[in-house]
Amino acid sequence: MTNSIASNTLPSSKPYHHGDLRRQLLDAAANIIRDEGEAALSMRKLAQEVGVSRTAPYHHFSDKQALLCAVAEEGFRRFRVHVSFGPQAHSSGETNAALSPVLDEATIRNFIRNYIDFAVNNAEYYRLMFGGHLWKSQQLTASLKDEAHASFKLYVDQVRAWQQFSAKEAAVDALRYAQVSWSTLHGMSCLLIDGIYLDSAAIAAMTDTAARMFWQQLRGSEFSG
Amino acid sequence: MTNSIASNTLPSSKPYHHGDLRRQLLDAAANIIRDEGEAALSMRKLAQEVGVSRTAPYHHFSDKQALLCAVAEEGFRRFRVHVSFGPQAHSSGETNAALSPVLDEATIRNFIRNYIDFAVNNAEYYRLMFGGHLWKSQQLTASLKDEAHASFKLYVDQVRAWQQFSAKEAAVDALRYAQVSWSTLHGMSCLLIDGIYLDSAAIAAMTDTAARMFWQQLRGSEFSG
DNA sequence: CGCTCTATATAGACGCCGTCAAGATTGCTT
DNA sequence: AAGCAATCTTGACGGCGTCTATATAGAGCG
Repeated sequence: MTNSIASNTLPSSKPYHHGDLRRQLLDAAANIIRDEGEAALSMRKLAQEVGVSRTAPYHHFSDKQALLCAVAEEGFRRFRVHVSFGPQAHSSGETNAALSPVLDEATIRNFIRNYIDFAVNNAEYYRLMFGGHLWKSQQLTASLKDEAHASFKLYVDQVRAWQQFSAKEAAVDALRYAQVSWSTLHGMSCLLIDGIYLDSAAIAAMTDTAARMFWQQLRGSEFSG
Repeated sequence: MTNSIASNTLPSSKPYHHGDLRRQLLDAAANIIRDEGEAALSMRKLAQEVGVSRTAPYHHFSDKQALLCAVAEEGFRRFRVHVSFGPQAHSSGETNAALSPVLDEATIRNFIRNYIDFAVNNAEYYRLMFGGHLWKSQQLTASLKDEAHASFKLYVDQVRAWQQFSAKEAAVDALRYAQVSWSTLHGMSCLLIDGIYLDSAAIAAMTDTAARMFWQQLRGSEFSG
């Protein structure tokens, strides 16, 4: 996980033109959001953090909304790397065999764990990316919409790959399966992050249950009786 | 708790003491939230709506947060009625047989539809109840916490009842099942409300897929291969 | 070099916001 | 009738997003 980003250029007594402001605004905003949450981020504080006047950021972002969109956009990219969407392999904590000719429940379980892991360990980030704040008002950046939908499209592809590697014929439409299973992942993340019903101590048990659910549905056990 | 109160008493030129303010504040707040969303609700506007000075509401709610908690609390009660938790029967759109000795997939499907229906048709309300805003800051009212947890507990009971009515032995721990399936419902609601990945045109197909998923998992088809 | 043009940064102001403090008004209790 | 607590009011403070007008710096060109 490559966070931080050098930002080691300090050009003596600050010049009138900052030169690197957009980048630093994004980084500072991401830090504030990660540490204190989206609600704690104000344009004025952000500007002060970077060392410019209150209105300077408005030359790089038309809006506070636009800035948040840009931050969320980067979040989606990091998210994709962390969860490693798509049919390619990814080795994190345990052994992972996403490319192996046979698909087993452990692969699904691993994927789920990666998703939940990202959400819980980047709670405020996740909240920003998927929270209603950005999406409700129809003013989100086109690039953010693209970035977000790209993630989902990759997941649908992954589901298709799973279905191909599964022994049986696909019993469920890949899109429907992707929608419902993503809902499970997203809902679990939200409830965990907000601490509503789910306790982080039960993460392992819940992800295992979810994995079994996903797995059974993927194999389409229609003759279960 | 004496709710209702018609609020049809208009005693000529408004008296100094409002008499019914707390109730009217809650109603007005609920209306604003339902129509324009939580973000559009300000204490000042709310006070103006009801016809009192800006600070009058603070004599009935210590905080804006406290007021929102109270609104959300009522939301949970309405939610429970709409979804009709627990083992008792509920007849809405279709035929419902939650009390019938046999449990079929249609019962589950109906329940899911009720849940999603509430969320979509009371989007801003749902967002308030389950959104991170209230839950993140640890300052939520104890009564709200109770109310919310009561809903989940009822659902766990319902799951247990389902398992009892199911032909097989319970294959999954009821709590785990409740957690994961609620996650699915909640995630689907969020994604639908915020319009992130899910389209309301596909609600029926998605709920059906989810119902199948729930059903199969509930019956614990372990010998699916 | 000087000149203009444009991108960038700044201070000031406006109208919102949540909420604290002090004072006014009312109804209940004795 | 007196006192008291509940209720409502105006005033004020600091913070917010962001619009406007102004200042400065660098880039391209003669």
